[in-house]
Amino acid sequence: MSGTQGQRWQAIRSEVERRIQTREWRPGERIPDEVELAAEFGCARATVNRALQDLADAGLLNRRRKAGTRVALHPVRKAMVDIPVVRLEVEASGARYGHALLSRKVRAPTPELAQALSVDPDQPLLHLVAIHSADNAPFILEDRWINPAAVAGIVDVDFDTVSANEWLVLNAPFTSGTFALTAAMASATEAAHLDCNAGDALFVAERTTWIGARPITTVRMSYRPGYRLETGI
Amino acid sequence: MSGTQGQRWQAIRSEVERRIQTREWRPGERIPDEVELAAEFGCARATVNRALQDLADAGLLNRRRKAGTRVALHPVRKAMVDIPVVRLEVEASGARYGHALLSRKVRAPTPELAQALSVDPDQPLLHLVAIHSADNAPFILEDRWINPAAVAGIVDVDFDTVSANEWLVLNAPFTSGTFALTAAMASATEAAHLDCNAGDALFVAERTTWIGARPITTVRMSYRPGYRLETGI
DNA sequence: AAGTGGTCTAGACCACTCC
DNA sequence: GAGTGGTCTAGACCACTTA
Repeated sequence: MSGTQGQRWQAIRSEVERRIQTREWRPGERIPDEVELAAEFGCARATVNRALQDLADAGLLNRRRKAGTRVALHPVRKAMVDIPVVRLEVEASGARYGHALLSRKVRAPTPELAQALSVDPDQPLLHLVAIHSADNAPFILEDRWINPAAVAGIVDVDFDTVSANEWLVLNAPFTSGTFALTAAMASATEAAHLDCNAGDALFVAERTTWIGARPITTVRMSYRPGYRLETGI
Repeated sequence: MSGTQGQRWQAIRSEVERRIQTREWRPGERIPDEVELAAEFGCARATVNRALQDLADAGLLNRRRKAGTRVALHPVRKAMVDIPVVRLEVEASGARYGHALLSRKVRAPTPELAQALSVDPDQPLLHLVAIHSADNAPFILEDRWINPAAVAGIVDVDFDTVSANEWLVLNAPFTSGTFALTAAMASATEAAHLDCNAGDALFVAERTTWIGARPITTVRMSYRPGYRLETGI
């Protein structure tokens, strides 16, 4: 067996992956079923199952009961993007983290926002604007709306001490959410806070989280120009 | 038990997740070990193990032998970003896919590129520029360098018929790669091909793939203005 | 040294789906 | 109906880490 590493199921995974890479098993082709592979590798079926499930999760195999397991025709590679607390992301890069609350208001949401969050347009939300910095240089401008009805005690929190980002992670666990990445030209406001020019291309991450059917918060994080979100495949 | 769905281990996962969400088990707190939970839920330890491993993968639990399992202090949420073949991404949105090869040259790489790919600066690479379209509107401008030494038969492929994107996925499986997302202002060239203005903010994905220690290809995909990469959390 | 998670086994039953 | 993957069990041993 080739890439023999750690545990048995990983060795099997490596071997199957090798056969796919070398085109011994070609895209679209059906591979032996779990019982056969278990016999070949001299292990229990559950061990083979674990290896194949892992490859299916990675998008390299398609599995269906009765139909068997086939090499994916179009291996949809999946990149895992970690979404850590901003403070930890900055500190992991070796920089000193800082953050400042720029604005804090209780106000009614815009109609679009009310609809996106499925909240009553007349119900005021907490609107925060804050800047995160790395080694005193602007890093992220955070524009956040919070539904106070879904987060007990939120109106009494001192966001000068703790960032909303971090407080919410600890105190308002969510059950589901959406996440979007895009690019946008810096507005005059963003340019001022991020110390760049209006019109510069900013990397933007938008997130909305829910607990059950109740919206918690929606946030737009605008990164300083030049930011790159890197990951392995 | 609350979120009883499908299989037993998923029900256990839901129940544990609920206890975390309701702060019955607080961040940093140690939870009962697998044997205890198996007894409580009346199942085998392996079933509990599967549920807890899933939650650990999701970033909600931290597990260490002997130290036990604890609720994560900073739940690092992970977003899965699918990287499908462009054609499938377009077709999945209901649009008609098109693509055109704009340029194809064999040339020496720039010094930076040669270094990034760890190839000999004097060794010529295949340089392709292509446009992907959705319903005849420009969608992605692809700028790609391919190492012909790593991909047999590449110089004979007719990329007018098949996009390099798709051909490589089928014919040059990779073992590792890097993936980066960023934002950039459209150059004059990009603006011309993407039918936008120079300076517009473009969402850019860069990918470099390797087979073992040999570089295969590096590509920069510039999306039309306004593109959003969406995913669940 | 001992506790806890990680993995493996042999066997079983079930669920889905193709024929 | 029958083949194949999905899950579960009871038990075992191992590997890592803390005490």
